[in-house]
Amino acid sequence: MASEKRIDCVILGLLSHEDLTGYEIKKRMDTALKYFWSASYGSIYPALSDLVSRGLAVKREDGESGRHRLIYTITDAGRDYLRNWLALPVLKDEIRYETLLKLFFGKEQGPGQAISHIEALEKKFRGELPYLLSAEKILKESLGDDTAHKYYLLTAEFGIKMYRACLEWCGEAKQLLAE
Amino acid sequence: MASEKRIDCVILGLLSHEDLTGYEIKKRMDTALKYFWSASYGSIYPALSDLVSRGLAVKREDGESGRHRLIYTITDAGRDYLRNWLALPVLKDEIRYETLLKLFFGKEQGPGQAISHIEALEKKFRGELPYLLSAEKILKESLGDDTAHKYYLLTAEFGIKMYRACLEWCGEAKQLLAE
DNA sequence: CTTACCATGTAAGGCGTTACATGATTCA
DNA sequence: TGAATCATGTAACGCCTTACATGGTAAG
Repeated sequence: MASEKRIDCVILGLLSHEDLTGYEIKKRMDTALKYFWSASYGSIYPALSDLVSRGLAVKREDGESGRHRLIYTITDAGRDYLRNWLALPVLKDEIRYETLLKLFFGKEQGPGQAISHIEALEKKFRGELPYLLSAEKILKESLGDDTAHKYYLLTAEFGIKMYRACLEWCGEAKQLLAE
Repeated sequence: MASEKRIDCVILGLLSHEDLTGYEIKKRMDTALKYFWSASYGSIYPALSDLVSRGLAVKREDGESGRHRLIYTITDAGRDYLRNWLALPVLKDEIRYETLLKLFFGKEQGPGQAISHIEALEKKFRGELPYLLSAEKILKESLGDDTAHKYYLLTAEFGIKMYRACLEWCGEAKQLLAE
């Protein structure tokens, strides 16, 4: 069994919940999924065409809005494909933290530079945490509305835990470097 | 200024501390850097040849051991290149957690499957944490020996914080799913 | 009326992995 | 003597990003 392309699975996963355009799929990635996944238009649009040609999704034009929109819907075959992938064990969880890399080699440039890299990370996380907290609040309040919300909440809480741990580490790391 | 290839920078970073063979570089990646970076032989060996051809490293054959070993040393130009990269702001910290992706779409398959993905993650992290803790202990004891140890310790502590936060989340997530 | 956002797509190329290919040495 | 580990490398290919190219619509 060929290992399923993840971009296909992400898109099918999003479509399994609601019909979407390519543009909307990208927006979901940049908001709900951004804490653990990302993708660009250059991979989304070709993947969508491919899914249609393989019968895993269908495309229709939006008749209602004034805009030119191509709305994609998952098919039964697509749902089967998604379920099959979900059942497979996870192949890899990847982390590539350039910040940590620069820190690891920090001796070459000294503590000042290391601290400024840490502060950039800290700033980014501090800025993003409020969004996650508000998502958490909304999801908790609407847990009963949709079975899916429980799963969304889980991932939001993962992000919150990670961000908080990271912010804590930033503080301690700066202190160690200042010594 | 062309954005420096990260594989080149990682290798130069490792060589900035000590001379190494390609094989040893891979080992460093799989132990000290594994918590935030990875690379395969298929990228390491070609990158090493490239660094030599650009004058950023030099290669010599090992005369002492019985084995066929090619030992690489960073040049002054290589050190300049590395320092320049270290001074640049971080371009991207990436996370691609397939586990979280499968969890996000968990509604499609129900809580049993979600829990088994979480347990796989939990098992992996629980197995790796002791190594990090022992690295932390060793680095703390030898902080005075080498300026670099402080920076290594920082990254080890990052890993510990992240793993602990993640393990905590695993427990809570399983509980929420069991409800 | 202009800025921001909505909306779709392609081409080129970078980056990296997997699988393959080979062989020596160490240790139990 | 067989398994594990040391050790170097290539070829094919997959996946994805960046940059480009184009144009419509909503809102102030």
